Amino acid sequence: MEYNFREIEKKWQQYWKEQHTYRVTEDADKPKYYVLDMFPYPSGAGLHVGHPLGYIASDIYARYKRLKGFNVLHPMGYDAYGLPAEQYAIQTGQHPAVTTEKNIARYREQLDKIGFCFDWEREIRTCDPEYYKWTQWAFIQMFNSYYDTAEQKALPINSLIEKFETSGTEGLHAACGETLAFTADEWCAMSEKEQQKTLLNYRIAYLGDTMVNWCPALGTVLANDEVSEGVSVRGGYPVEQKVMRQWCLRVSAYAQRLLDGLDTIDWSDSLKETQRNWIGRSEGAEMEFHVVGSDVTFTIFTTRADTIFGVTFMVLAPESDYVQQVTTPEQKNAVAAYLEQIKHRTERERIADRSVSGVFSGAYAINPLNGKEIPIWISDYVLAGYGTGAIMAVPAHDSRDYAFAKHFDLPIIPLIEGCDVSQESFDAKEGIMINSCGNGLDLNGLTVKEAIARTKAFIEEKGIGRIKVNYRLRDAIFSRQRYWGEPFPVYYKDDMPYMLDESRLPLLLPGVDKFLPTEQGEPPLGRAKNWETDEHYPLELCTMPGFAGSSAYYLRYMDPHNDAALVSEEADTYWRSVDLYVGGTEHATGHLIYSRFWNKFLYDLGIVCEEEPFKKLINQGMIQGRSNFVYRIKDTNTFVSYNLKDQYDTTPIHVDVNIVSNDVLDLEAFRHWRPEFETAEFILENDRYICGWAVEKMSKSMYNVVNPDDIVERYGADTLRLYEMFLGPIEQSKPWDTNGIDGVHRFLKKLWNLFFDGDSLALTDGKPSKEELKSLHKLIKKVSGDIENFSYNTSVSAFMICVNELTALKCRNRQILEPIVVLLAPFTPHLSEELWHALGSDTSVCDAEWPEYEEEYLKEDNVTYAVSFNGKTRFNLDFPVGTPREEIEKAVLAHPNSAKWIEGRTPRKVIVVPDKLINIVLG
RNA sequence: GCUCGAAUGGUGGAAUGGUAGACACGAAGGACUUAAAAUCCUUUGGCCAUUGCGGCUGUGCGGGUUCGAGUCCCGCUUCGAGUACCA
Repeated sequence: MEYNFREIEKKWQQYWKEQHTYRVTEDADKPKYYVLDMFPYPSGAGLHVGHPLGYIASDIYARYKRLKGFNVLHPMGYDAYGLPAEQYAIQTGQHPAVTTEKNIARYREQLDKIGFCFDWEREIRTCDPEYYKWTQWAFIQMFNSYYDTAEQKALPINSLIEKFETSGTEGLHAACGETLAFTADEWCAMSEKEQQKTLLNYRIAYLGDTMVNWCPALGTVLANDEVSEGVSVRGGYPVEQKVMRQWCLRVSAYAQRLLDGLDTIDWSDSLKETQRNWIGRSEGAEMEFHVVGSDVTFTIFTTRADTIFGVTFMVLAPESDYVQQVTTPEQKNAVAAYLEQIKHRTERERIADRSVSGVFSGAYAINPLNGKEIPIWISDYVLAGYGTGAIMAVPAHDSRDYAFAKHFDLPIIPLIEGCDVSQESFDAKEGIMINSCGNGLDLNGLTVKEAIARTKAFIEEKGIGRIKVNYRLRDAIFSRQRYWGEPFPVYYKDDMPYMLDESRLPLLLPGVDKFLPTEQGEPPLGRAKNWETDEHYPLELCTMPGFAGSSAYYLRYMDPHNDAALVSEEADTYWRSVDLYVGGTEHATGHLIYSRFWNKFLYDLGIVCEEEPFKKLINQGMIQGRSNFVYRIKDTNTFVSYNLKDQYDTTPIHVDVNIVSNDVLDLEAFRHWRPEFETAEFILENDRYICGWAVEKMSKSMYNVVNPDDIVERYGADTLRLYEMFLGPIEQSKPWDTNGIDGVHRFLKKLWNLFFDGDSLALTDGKPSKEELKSLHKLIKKVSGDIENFSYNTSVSAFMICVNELTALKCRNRQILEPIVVLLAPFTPHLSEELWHALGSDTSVCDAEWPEYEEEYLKEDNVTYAVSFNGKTRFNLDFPVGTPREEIEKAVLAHPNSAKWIEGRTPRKVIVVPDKLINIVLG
């Protein structure tokens, strides 16, 4: 009987479905394990072979844990809100819900073919009202909370209101937008509107006027992680900076906890590092500078307090509020002209053009330490969003200040002994201070480190500044001027936002006639009819961003059908958090920050019992495309084979990888591929046309997309699963190359042949031989260890070795082959299920028990030692197990082979590595 | 620029400081076959010797530690990822 994978896979997929094999329920008698994949956005293009890589890896682990006796939660769902469906809707008028539904069906069909052990009864979709009800609910909780910086946690906004009523802002510890000061009486005297406005300054979900990334082409704002190098990550459209009133989440309040939490979780160092950089903690000081001849004082942030005596000018960000306050009448026109010039630049232009620009404000500030008057400039190299939007410039020790000083011919004062600042600044934080004495502070002779500490202490003592920790992490902008997203549970009264009552959730996404902004430039929801509360208060027109629905989805899988809570306490305390999370690195600074923030917030509220949502995280590498090329001789329809192409003037042309095998082009298929190649002529080498190749992104335009369905059709899901794992370490990015798949498929056929002879099972029930037992137990040991380390590629090799050994031994023994079926079950579930039932079981192989290896079968009679001289191996020598060290030494030195290498020299030392090698050190 | 990671045959990749190149692909040769496919066997880092056993060399480059380094340390080179006027 042939290994008929098509029939086998169909049969068992059906069986699993009927038997609900993968249904999972809370079971207090079993230890739990939660394996999660980052859920996909169902794009119209469907899955390519790169997508399932992570799913296969997690599926193997989930199945392995189940065989080890764990109650495994392994769910799947869809991140269903997103731009592509909306843009498609704009073009075609088709409702995004319809396209999304269609794409999900296609994804499901593709996923089902690969044989995953997902519990589909727990499926969630972010666009499902039953699901987004809880996204809206979480938003309401954030609106109704503030962050207490003393207790380091979120607390109800009502307790803040009580505080304001009794003592105003006196002794307040709350994360806020701007530092406000008012008394209890002043608070009580405020109108409702004023009070609400004030509270927005403290709420965790707040409406604020902030500098946003505005993408005109998409007609929406974008979060920082959705912008890269000045263009939108989706679509690559230019982005500009603009102040807008937007919903924001006070993620920045959690910066320190997000940083500290990294030390408690098992993620890769590089990913943790990426998050640390994104959070960007920097310790420094804030200092006050008075403006000459006015009562304006402004604050700057610096990490180099020690360089205070080298300050020769100040710089303000063009968007800074201070600009209007300090600009003198004489400079007013020049400043206005500069601001105008800056305003029209997009982010991308700013990044591309790093030339020095700026304008003098006309005003001067006083250096608090030496009393010197220094000019205040305005330049876009200072960012409004970081620190205070104002800096003290120390051209001698900061390259940006240096470039500015050189350009505008400002003085440069070196502060470190022996540094040369004639050509460039000296940025390193090392050396001995000079030129740094005045107003009671003397830094001369100190190291930079000492000087920083001394200055910080001094300014704090004198009240001219304070120690301050700054974070690069910004609050998340949470509004999107789009249709296809969660509606905010928000209405407006007297221009102030209020939350809908929780009993009114979910607030359903309304229908609209078109998915475009209104003529007045309002978001698409402005087109919705009766988009208002029963009391006729208008509802919010923006929708939530993509990351809203994906921030807490792992919690919902624990209890997906709960109508009364996001997750019940029972389900949460049973499943706790995700034990293993598998997904791509592209979410390092987006989803994985937001999720951690969201979870910490819910933790503060007592909704969840774990502060970190994802204990262990594996980043699967990206599968890149491997493109093939043919080389057309210019102005002809003749194609020349790869190794001969240099003799001609050729143009490389992408060719569909599906008509190329091992880089050899199928000429007939090529002629039929596209009409213009019908008459193609070829210049061959060794009667073959060899294609060139390159690693590129997998995409339609490069003709390098490989569809998993095609692989499943041709080789079967089990071969696909095994091959994807065999390709290399799971965390490594690598090009998809179908070339090696035959080897894996051959292995499965060989395995099959161990069980069957002709049409019938051909197993023996006798006692296995020593060699057979050794082969099996070697395999159990290797595979168990490899799965725990996620070294699936070497596991696959171990299976191949074992099957080769058993084939050579003509092994037909049931006691040997049965455990192998179980060992393979995580990798090749269909084949294992088939064999498991063929062996006579009537339950699923998923309920089998993972075999344990026994050391006694791995023991040998003899140990082979490699004998080396001065570290260089020369020959092998066998000794019975347990031969004493002295005897080994003696025997080696006396061995005839040794004489040749010793050549009369005296052995100085003999090193014996147990069971491995003997090294003889010669004088 | 900064941070992190990587570099091993024709290719993908193995190697707790201990015989580098497991396993697989590809390639070459052979068996079976009218032929092809499938299957099986042999060889396969390089150089030299192959009527000898074998020898030399070899993990991006240069040093170091060690009896012994692909692996650890120092200094480079190249490539990749992230981030970027972050004061």
